Amino acid sequence: MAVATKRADAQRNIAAILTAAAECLSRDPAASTSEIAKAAGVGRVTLYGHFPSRADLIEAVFVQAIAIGEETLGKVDLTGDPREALTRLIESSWHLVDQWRALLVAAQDALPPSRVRELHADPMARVERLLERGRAEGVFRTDLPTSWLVSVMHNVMHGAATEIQAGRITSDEAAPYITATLLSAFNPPT
Amino acid sequence: MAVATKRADAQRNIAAILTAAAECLSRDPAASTSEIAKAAGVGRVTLYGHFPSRADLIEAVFVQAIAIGEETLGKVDLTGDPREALTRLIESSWHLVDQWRALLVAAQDALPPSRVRELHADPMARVERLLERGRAEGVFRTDLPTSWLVSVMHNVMHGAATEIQAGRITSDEAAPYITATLLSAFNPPT
DNA sequence: AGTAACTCGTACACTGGTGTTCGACAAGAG
DNA sequence: CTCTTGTCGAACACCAGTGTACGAGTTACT
Repeated sequence: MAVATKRADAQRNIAAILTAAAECLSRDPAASTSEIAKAAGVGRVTLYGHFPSRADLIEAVFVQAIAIGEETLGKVDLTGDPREALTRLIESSWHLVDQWRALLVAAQDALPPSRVRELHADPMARVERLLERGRAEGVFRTDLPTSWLVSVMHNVMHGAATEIQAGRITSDEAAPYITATLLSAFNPPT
Repeated sequence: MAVATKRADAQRNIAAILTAAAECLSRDPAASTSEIAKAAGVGRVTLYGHFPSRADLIEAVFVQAIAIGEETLGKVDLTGDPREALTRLIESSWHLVDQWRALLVAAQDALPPSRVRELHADPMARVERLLERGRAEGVFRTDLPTSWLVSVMHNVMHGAATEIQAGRITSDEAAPYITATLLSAFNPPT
């Protein structure tokens, strides 16, 4: 190894903390370090031994979550009819958004906005590319900026997560609802 | 007066606290009572004299904000073509959402969700009625539940507020963007 | 087996908020 | 004018979280 060959048990603990933090923060964005340490089966001091501060921990979790997401999203076939590609992308994205929603909140009030945006860049770009292609092919509307369309997609998904949490729709209904709404919203105006 | 004839200066102070709280909480949903009291030109103790707890204060501010909103919204003409009526409603709602956005956040983590929902009922109902009428007239889609459409409208507006805050769009652009997006999204599927 | 790396619990200092108490003082109502 | 109502600042108790220090004990590398 070129750098930082931590001891085996240390690596195990770091992993445990990371997954425990992901779980806790997904439940409650304001989860304390004590809570997380306990969930990881680890002393709070140990946690601070690996992550200098709460913010550092959250950042690490966030980075990991994005990486996991990118991996599944990378497998989605974005070729062919842009409308169908978007449907596939929503299918996959949707679960991720639902799952990591609270974590995003945690990141937003522990990290500087610029950093959050930075880490979001990759998944953002993927959506943008698809939308651009659809616009070029005349399938998606061009009377609104692409960045706005991305934001609409983002917000509709988050809204769906809220609706689920409030018990007004079920998890199964979400994806078709989102797809139907967005495909319609992205249609070129008549 | 039937009840509670407070002294004149007390009433003045209550009003000052209420408006100061509205201002502070709109800037920062986590504004402290000290901050609000100072902004109102009043001692912190005086504040607690009128509002037993932070939550009570926030509720009062929230109620007032809703009342003010309802007043302007009540003036909007919702008759005629549902699409045009929706456009008018968005024009008016939009500024309110943008203005009270942070306050809603404050209410959400100081009040029980049920209470928040309860206070939102009136403005919610107005939108619902319009959408229902549009559906009945075949202008808006009926393949998705009305409550979902309401939530989409809600979230697109909030998203627009975020975009403004991030400097990606201007306040002037927001209304037309929202309108264009929602009218398209609410179209019956072809 | 020896050593360095790691972990643990407890305890501590610090911060920043909430809500209360007290006693002196000011202002409005009758 | 008087008396009730309200206001003020400072102080206090309290809570919950963050981050640090210490010392003893344990675990993995070599």
